[in-house]
Amino acid sequence: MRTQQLATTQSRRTKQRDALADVLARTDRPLSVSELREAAAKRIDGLGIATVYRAIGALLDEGAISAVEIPGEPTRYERSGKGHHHHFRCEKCDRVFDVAGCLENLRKLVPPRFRVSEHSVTLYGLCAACAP
Amino acid sequence: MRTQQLATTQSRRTKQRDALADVLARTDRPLSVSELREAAAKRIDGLGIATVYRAIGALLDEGAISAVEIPGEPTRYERSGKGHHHHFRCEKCDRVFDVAGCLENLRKLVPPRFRVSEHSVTLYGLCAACAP
DNA sequence: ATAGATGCAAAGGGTTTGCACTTGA
DNA sequence: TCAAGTGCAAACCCTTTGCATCTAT
Repeated sequence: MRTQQLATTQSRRTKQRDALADVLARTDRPLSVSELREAAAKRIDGLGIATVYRAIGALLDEGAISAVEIPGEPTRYERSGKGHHHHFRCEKCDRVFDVAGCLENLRKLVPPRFRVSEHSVTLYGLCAACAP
Repeated sequence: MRTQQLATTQSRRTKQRDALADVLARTDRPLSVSELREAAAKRIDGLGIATVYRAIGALLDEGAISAVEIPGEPTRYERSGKGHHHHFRCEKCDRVFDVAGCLENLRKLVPPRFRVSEHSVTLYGLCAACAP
Protein backbone atom coordinates (compact mmCIF):
# COMPACT_ATOMS: atom_id res chain seq x y z
CA MET A 1 0.00 0.00 0.00
CA ARG A 2 1.52 3.31 -1.08
CA THR A 3 1.93 6.11 1.42
CA GLN A 4 -0.99 8.45 1.26
CA GLN A 5 0.26 11.34 3.38
CA LEU A 6 3.44 11.81 1.40
CA ALA A 7 1.78 11.34 -1.94
CA THR A 8 1.89 14.33 -4.20
CA THR A 9 -1.29 13.23 -5.91
CA GLN A 10 -4.80 13.27 -4.57
CA SER A 11 -7.49 10.72 -5.23
CA ARG A 12 -10.76 11.96 -6.67
CA ARG A 13 -14.26 10.79 -6.20
CA THR A 14 -15.87 9.73 -9.43
CA LYS A 15 -19.01 7.81 -10.19
CA GLN A 16 -16.91 5.05 -11.73
CA ARG A 17 -14.79 4.53 -8.63
CA ASP A 18 -17.79 4.85 -6.36
CA ALA A 19 -19.63 2.19 -8.29
CA LEU A 20 -16.67 -0.18 -8.33
CA ALA A 21 -15.89 0.30 -4.65
CA ASP A 22 -19.54 -0.22 -3.83
CA VAL A 23 -19.76 -3.49 -5.74
CA LEU A 24 -16.72 -4.81 -3.93
CA ALA A 25 -17.98 -3.60 -0.57
CA ARG A 26 -21.34 -5.34 -1.02
CA THR A 27 -20.00 -8.66 -2.26
CA ASP A 28 -18.72 -11.34 0.05
CA ARG A 29 -16.99 -13.52 -2.48
CA PRO A 30 -13.93 -12.46 -4.45
CA LEU A 31 -14.73 -11.06 -7.88
CA SER A 32 -12.72 -11.32 -11.04
CA VAL A 33 -12.06 -8.18 -13.02
CA SER A 34 -14.70 -9.11 -15.56
CA GLU A 35 -17.27 -9.90 -12.88
CA LEU A 36 -16.50 -6.61 -11.22
CA ARG A 37 -16.74 -4.73 -14.46
CA GLU A 38 -20.03 -6.34 -15.42
CA ALA A 39 -21.55 -5.56 -12.05
CA ALA A 40 -20.43 -1.94 -12.12
CA ALA A 41 -21.36 -1.49 -15.77
CA LYS A 42 -25.00 -1.86 -14.83
CA ARG A 43 -24.71 1.54 -13.27
CA ILE A 44 -21.98 3.12 -15.35
CA ASP A 45 -22.54 2.98 -19.06
CA GLY A 46 -19.46 2.50 -21.19
CA LEU A 47 -17.23 1.71 -18.23
CA GLY A 48 -13.76 1.07 -19.61
CA ILE A 49 -11.65 -1.88 -18.57
CA ALA A 50 -8.64 0.37 -17.96
CA THR A 51 -10.70 2.35 -15.50
CA VAL A 52 -11.57 -0.83 -13.65
CA TYR A 53 -7.93 -1.78 -13.38
CA ARG A 54 -6.95 1.70 -12.28
CA ALA A 55 -9.67 1.76 -9.66
CA ILE A 56 -8.57 -1.63 -8.39
CA GLY A 57 -5.03 -0.29 -8.10
CA ALA A 58 -6.24 2.68 -6.12
CA LEU A 59 -8.38 0.56 -3.81
CA LEU A 60 -5.49 -1.82 -3.22
CA ASP A 61 -3.29 1.13 -2.36
CA GLU A 62 -5.84 2.37 0.13
CA GLY A 63 -6.07 -1.08 1.64
CA ALA A 64 -9.80 -1.17 0.98
CA ILE A 65 -9.57 -4.37 -1.03
CA SER A 66 -7.23 -7.35 -1.24
CA ALA A 67 -6.09 -9.49 -4.12
CA VAL A 68 -7.12 -13.14 -4.08
CA GLU A 69 -4.75 -15.23 -6.12
CA ILE A 70 -5.99 -18.63 -7.07
CA PRO A 71 -3.35 -20.74 -8.79
CA GLY A 72 -3.84 -20.75 -12.52
CA GLU A 73 -6.67 -18.23 -12.39
CA PRO A 74 -6.84 -14.54 -13.05
CA THR A 75 -6.59 -12.48 -9.89
CA ARG A 76 -9.79 -11.77 -8.01
CA TYR A 77 -10.50 -9.04 -5.49
CA GLU A 78 -12.46 -8.83 -2.29
CA ARG A 79 -12.99 -6.19 0.33
CA SER A 80 -10.52 -6.13 3.19
CA GLY A 81 -11.27 -6.56 6.84
CA LYS A 82 -12.71 -10.05 6.81
CA GLY A 83 -9.98 -11.48 8.99
CA HIS A 84 -7.91 -14.52 8.25
CA HIS A 85 -9.58 -16.89 5.84
CA HIS A 86 -8.97 -18.95 2.74
CA HIS A 87 -10.77 -19.74 -0.47
CA PHE A 88 -12.78 -22.42 -2.17
CA ARG A 89 -13.17 -22.56 -5.91
CA CYS A 90 -16.13 -24.37 -7.41
CA GLU A 91 -14.95 -26.38 -10.37
CA LYS A 92 -18.36 -26.23 -12.00
CA CYS A 93 -19.43 -22.60 -11.74
CA ASP A 94 -15.92 -21.19 -11.30
CA ARG A 95 -17.00 -18.97 -8.46
CA VAL A 96 -14.69 -18.50 -5.51
CA PHE A 97 -15.99 -18.49 -1.95
CA ASP A 98 -14.49 -17.52 1.34
CA VAL A 99 -13.66 -20.28 3.76
CA ALA A 100 -13.62 -19.21 7.38
CA GLY A 101 -11.09 -20.65 9.76
CA CYS A 102 -7.70 -22.10 9.27
CA LEU A 103 -5.44 -24.91 10.27
CA GLU A 104 -3.11 -23.88 13.02
CA ASN A 105 -0.64 -26.67 12.56
CA LEU A 106 0.41 -25.86 9.04
CA ARG A 107 3.84 -24.86 10.18
CA LYS A 108 4.42 -28.29 11.58
CA LEU A 109 4.67 -29.59 8.04
CA VAL A 110 7.91 -27.90 7.14
CA PRO A 111 11.37 -29.32 7.71
CA PRO A 112 13.42 -28.26 10.75
CA ARG A 113 14.81 -24.72 10.70
CA PHE A 114 12.31 -23.57 8.12
CA ARG A 115 10.41 -20.49 9.22
CA VAL A 116 6.84 -20.11 8.05
CA SER A 117 5.53 -16.58 7.86
CA GLU A 118 2.54 -16.89 5.56
CA HIS A 119 0.48 -19.53 3.88
CA SER A 120 -2.11 -19.91 1.18
CA VAL A 121 -4.77 -22.58 1.14
CA THR A 122 -7.17 -23.11 -1.72
CA LEU A 123 -9.80 -25.82 -1.76
CA TYR A 124 -11.41 -27.10 -4.94
CA GLY A 125 -14.63 -28.94 -5.43
CA LEU A 126 -18.33 -28.28 -5.87
CA CYS A 127 -20.14 -25.51 -4.06
CA ALA A 128 -23.52 -26.04 -2.41
CA ALA A 129 -25.35 -24.80 -5.49
CA CYS A 130 -23.49 -27.09 -7.87
CA ALA A 131 -23.23 -30.21 -5.71
CA PRO A 132 -25.63 -32.96 -6.85
CA MET B 1 -5.27 -36.47 -17.81
CA ARG B 2 -6.78 -37.47 -21.18
CA THR B 3 -7.58 -41.07 -21.87
CA GLN B 4 -4.73 -42.73 -23.67
CA GLN B 5 -6.28 -46.03 -24.66
CA LEU B 6 -9.21 -44.47 -26.45
CA ALA B 7 -7.18 -41.78 -28.10
CA THR B 8 -7.15 -41.89 -31.87
CA THR B 9 -3.74 -40.27 -31.95
CA GLN B 10 -0.40 -41.72 -31.01
CA SER B 11 2.45 -39.95 -29.27
CA ARG B 12 5.80 -39.92 -31.03
CA ARG B 13 9.29 -39.84 -29.76
CA THR B 14 11.20 -36.78 -30.90
CA LYS B 15 14.47 -35.29 -29.78
CA GLN B 16 12.62 -32.20 -28.60
CA ARG B 17 10.28 -34.12 -26.35
CA ASP B 18 13.04 -36.39 -25.15
CA ALA B 19 15.16 -33.42 -24.17
CA LEU B 20 12.30 -31.67 -22.40
CA ALA B 21 11.17 -34.78 -20.57
CA ASP B 22 14.74 -35.49 -19.58
CA VAL B 23 15.29 -32.04 -18.13
CA LEU B 24 12.14 -32.37 -16.05
CA ALA B 25 13.00 -35.90 -14.97
CA ARG B 26 16.43 -34.88 -13.77
CA THR B 27 15.39 -31.78 -11.89
CA ASP B 28 13.94 -31.88 -8.42
CA ARG B 29 12.75 -28.33 -8.20
CA PRO B 30 9.81 -27.14 -10.27
CA LEU B 31 10.85 -25.34 -13.46
CA SER B 32 9.17 -22.47 -15.22
CA VAL B 33 8.52 -22.67 -18.95
CA SER B 34 11.42 -20.36 -19.73
CA GLU B 35 13.78 -22.27 -17.46
CA LEU B 36 12.68 -25.48 -19.09
CA ARG B 37 13.12 -24.11 -22.56
CA GLU B 38 16.55 -22.70 -21.79
CA ALA B 39 17.72 -25.96 -20.33
CA ALA B 40 16.45 -28.00 -23.27
CA ALA B 41 17.68 -25.49 -25.84
CA LYS B 42 21.25 -26.35 -24.89
CA ARG B 43 20.67 -29.62 -26.66
CA ILE B 44 18.06 -28.67 -29.24
CA ASP B 45 18.93 -25.72 -31.39
CA GLY B 46 16.05 -23.46 -32.39
CA LEU B 47 13.64 -25.09 -29.97
CA GLY B 48 10.35 -23.28 -30.40
CA ILE B 49 8.30 -22.07 -27.46
CA ALA B 50 5.17 -23.65 -28.92
CA THR B 51 6.91 -27.00 -28.92
CA VAL B 52 7.75 -26.56 -25.26
CA TYR B 53 4.14 -25.83 -24.41
CA ARG B 54 2.90 -28.75 -26.48
CA ALA B 55 5.41 -31.09 -24.88
CA ILE B 56 4.35 -29.89 -21.45
CA GLY B 57 0.74 -30.55 -22.38
CA ALA B 58 1.61 -34.05 -23.55
CA LEU B 59 3.62 -34.81 -20.44
CA LEU B 60 0.81 -33.52 -18.27
CA ASP B 61 -1.61 -35.74 -20.16
CA GLU B 62 0.60 -38.75 -19.62
CA GLY B 63 0.85 -37.90 -15.97
CA ALA B 64 4.62 -37.73 -16.21
CA ILE B 65 4.74 -34.20 -14.84
CA SER B 66 2.56 -31.98 -12.69
CA ALA B 67 1.90 -28.28 -12.67
CA VAL B 68 3.05 -26.37 -9.62
CA GLU B 69 0.97 -23.25 -9.30
CA ILE B 70 2.20 -20.71 -6.83
CA PRO B 71 -0.11 -17.71 -6.51
CA GLY B 72 1.27 -14.70 -8.31
CA GLU B 73 4.05 -16.72 -9.93
CA PRO B 74 4.35 -18.23 -13.38
CA THR B 75 3.38 -21.89 -13.51
CA ARG B 76 6.18 -24.33 -12.89
CA TYR B 77 6.36 -28.01 -13.66
CA GLU B 78 7.90 -30.92 -11.83
CA ARG B 79 8.06 -34.63 -12.42
CA SER B 80 5.26 -36.69 -10.98
CA GLY B 81 5.52 -39.61 -8.62
CA LYS B 82 6.62 -37.76 -5.54
CA GLY B 83 3.38 -38.54 -3.75
CA HIS B 84 1.05 -36.03 -2.18
CA HIS B 85 2.95 -32.97 -1.10
CA HIS B 86 2.79 -29.22 -1.10
CA HIS B 87 5.25 -26.42 -1.61
CA PHE B 88 7.22 -23.96 0.41
CA ARG B 89 8.60 -20.87 -1.22
CA CYS B 90 11.52 -19.15 0.44
CA GLU B 91 10.99 -15.42 0.34
CA LYS B 92 14.67 -14.75 0.39
CA CYS B 93 16.17 -17.11 -2.16
CA ASP B 94 12.94 -17.68 -4.14
CA ARG B 95 13.52 -21.39 -4.25
CA VAL B 96 10.54 -23.68 -3.99
CA PHE B 97 10.75 -26.79 -1.82
CA ASP B 98 8.55 -29.79 -1.54
CA VAL B 99 6.72 -30.14 1.73
CA ALA B 100 5.81 -33.67 2.65
CA GLY B 101 2.64 -34.44 4.54
CA CYS B 102 -0.68 -32.77 4.63
CA LEU B 103 -3.57 -31.77 6.83
CA GLU B 104 -6.37 -34.29 6.75
CA ASN B 105 -9.06 -32.05 8.13
CA LEU B 106 -8.99 -29.41 5.45
CA ARG B 107 -12.41 -30.38 4.24
CA LYS B 108 -13.90 -29.60 7.60
CA LEU B 109 -13.40 -25.94 6.86
CA VAL B 110 -15.95 -25.66 4.09
CA PRO B 111 -19.63 -24.80 4.52
CA PRO B 112 -22.29 -27.55 4.55
CA ARG B 113 -23.03 -29.18 1.21
CA PHE B 114 -19.73 -28.10 -0.28
CA ARG B 115 -17.72 -31.00 -1.71
CA VAL B 116 -13.96 -30.80 -1.53
CA SER B 117 -12.07 -32.77 -4.15
CA GLU B 118 -8.65 -31.13 -4.16
CA HIS B 119 -6.62 -28.60 -2.32
CA SER B 120 -3.52 -26.52 -2.70
CA VAL B 121 -1.31 -25.38 0.13
CA THR B 122 1.63 -23.06 -0.26
CA LEU B 123 3.77 -21.98 2.64
CA TYR B 124 5.98 -18.92 2.59
CA GLY B 125 8.86 -18.02 4.78
CA LEU B 126 12.57 -18.66 5.11
CA CYS B 127 14.17 -21.95 4.26
CA ALA B 128 16.79 -23.55 6.49
CA ALA B 129 19.61 -22.02 4.48
CA CYS B 130 18.18 -18.51 4.65
CA ALA B 131 16.82 -18.53 8.20
CA PRO B 132 19.00 -16.52 10.61
C1' DA C 1 -7.91 26.55 -13.97
C1' DT C 2 -5.73 22.32 -13.68
C1' DA C 3 -4.18 17.94 -12.06
C1' DG C 4 -6.42 13.67 -11.78
C1' DA C 5 -9.71 10.41 -14.10
C1' DT C 6 -11.77 8.34 -18.19
C1' DG C 7 -12.17 5.69 -22.55
C1' DC C 8 -10.15 4.08 -26.41
C1' DA C 9 -6.70 1.82 -28.70
C1' DA C 10 -2.24 0.08 -28.85
C1' DA C 11 1.27 -2.36 -26.49
C1' DG C 12 3.06 -6.08 -23.34
C1' DG C 13 3.82 -10.66 -21.35
C1' DG C 14 2.48 -15.35 -21.25
C1' DT C 15 0.06 -19.08 -23.68
C1' DT C 16 -2.38 -21.18 -27.65
C1' DT C 17 -3.41 -22.01 -32.44
C1' DG C 18 -3.25 -22.16 -37.72
C1' DC C 19 -0.47 -23.67 -41.26
C1' DA C 20 3.07 -25.40 -44.30
C1' DC C 21 7.03 -28.12 -43.68
C1' DT C 22 9.58 -31.98 -41.46
C1' DT C 23 10.10 -36.45 -39.47
C1' DG C 24 9.24 -40.71 -36.85
C1' DA C 25 7.13 -45.23 -37.18
C1' DT D 1 3.78 -43.36 -46.72
C1' DC D 2 1.46 -40.04 -43.92
C1' DA D 3 -0.21 -38.67 -39.46
C1' DA D 4 2.16 -36.57 -35.61
C1' DG D 5 5.45 -33.08 -34.42
C1' DT D 6 7.92 -28.72 -35.32
C1' DG D 7 8.80 -23.69 -35.96
C1' DC D 8 7.02 -19.46 -37.10
C1' DA D 9 3.79 -15.99 -36.80
C1' DA D 10 -0.60 -14.56 -35.70
C1' DA D 11 -4.13 -14.86 -32.40
C1' DC D 12 -5.69 -14.75 -27.54
C1' DC D 13 -6.27 -13.49 -22.80
C1' DC D 14 -5.28 -10.52 -19.14
C1' DT D 15 -3.19 -6.29 -17.82
C1' DT D 16 -0.80 -1.90 -18.50
C1' DT D 17 0.19 2.35 -20.89
C1' DG D 18 -0.09 6.52 -24.09
C1' DC D 19 -2.95 10.11 -25.25
C1' DA D 20 -6.64 13.34 -26.13
C1' DT D 21 -10.68 14.54 -23.68
C1' DC D 22 -13.43 15.17 -19.59
C1' DT D 23 -14.30 16.55 -14.82
C1' DA D 24 -13.86 17.05 -9.72
C1' DT D 25 -12.09 20.33 -6.86
